Amino acid sequence: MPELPEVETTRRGIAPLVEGQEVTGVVTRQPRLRWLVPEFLPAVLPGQRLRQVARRAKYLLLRFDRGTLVLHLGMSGSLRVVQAHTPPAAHDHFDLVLGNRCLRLRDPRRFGAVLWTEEPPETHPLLRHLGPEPLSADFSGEYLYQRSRGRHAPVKSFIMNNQVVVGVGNIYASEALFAAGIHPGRAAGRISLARYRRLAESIQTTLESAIGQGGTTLRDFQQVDGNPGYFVQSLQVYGRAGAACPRCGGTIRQRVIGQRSSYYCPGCQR
DNA sequence: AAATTCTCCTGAAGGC
DNA sequence: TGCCTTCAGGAGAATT
Repeated sequence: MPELPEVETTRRGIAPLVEGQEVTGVVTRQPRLRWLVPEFLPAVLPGQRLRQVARRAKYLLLRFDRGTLVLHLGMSGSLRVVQAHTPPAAHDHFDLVLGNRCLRLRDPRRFGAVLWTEEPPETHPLLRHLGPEPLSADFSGEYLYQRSRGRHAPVKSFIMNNQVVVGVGNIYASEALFAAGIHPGRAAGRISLARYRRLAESIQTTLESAIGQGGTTLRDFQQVDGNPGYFVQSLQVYGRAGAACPRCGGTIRQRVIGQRSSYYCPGCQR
């Protein structure tokens, strides 16, 4: 399931293959994704050159001469670059054809999105209220500490809130909290500055490490080259309920926090 | 304002 | 073997 490392892995995979190319066609086979894929794309995109593939949170921003195509992979989406005219497989919902190449979106569960904006994308309603990028200088322990004062929500829900910080999904929230030694159910407003400094550091190193390994493949994520992500081998607690904690040897627990499965070691997370 | 619940969808896993 | 049920999950929208 694509979280920030998977989206960044995808961005790095497709960018060199599609940047600078001119759109020659657009094909929508299934317009019913998270929102309807705009029907006017075949009228506006052909003839425009793809200038840059950027990322904000888990959104991919394909910048063209006269606007931006905003893509989201939902939780089962993947992008591949294939040769033009390659026959589509099941769940291949959308193609952006660039000469003899084709950027193809596959998304079995259809929680993804394809949108078009001619405004600066950071002003788009979907992006306007997003918190800082976790790998940017705007994100720090001080920031988390300040934003969390007075909050009673579990810290895991707090760091998964996109208005607080973007790109920390369910897997990496569990992993970062384990690395920082913080119990996922602890109230966000009752964690010290020192511990938030450690957590911010853990979030960054966890995400960077996952990006370096091509993301995490649990079910259907594939890198652009078709390979799985290898960070799954580095997971310390996620999906390991009942197994031994790699740090203290205690038993890893699973508990639902904020409607999400959470994994933690009750021995070393307080 | 903050927190919770509902919703979209399909594949995987478990039960019988 | 196969059918049926349950569940996961990103994140906006609706609700409390």
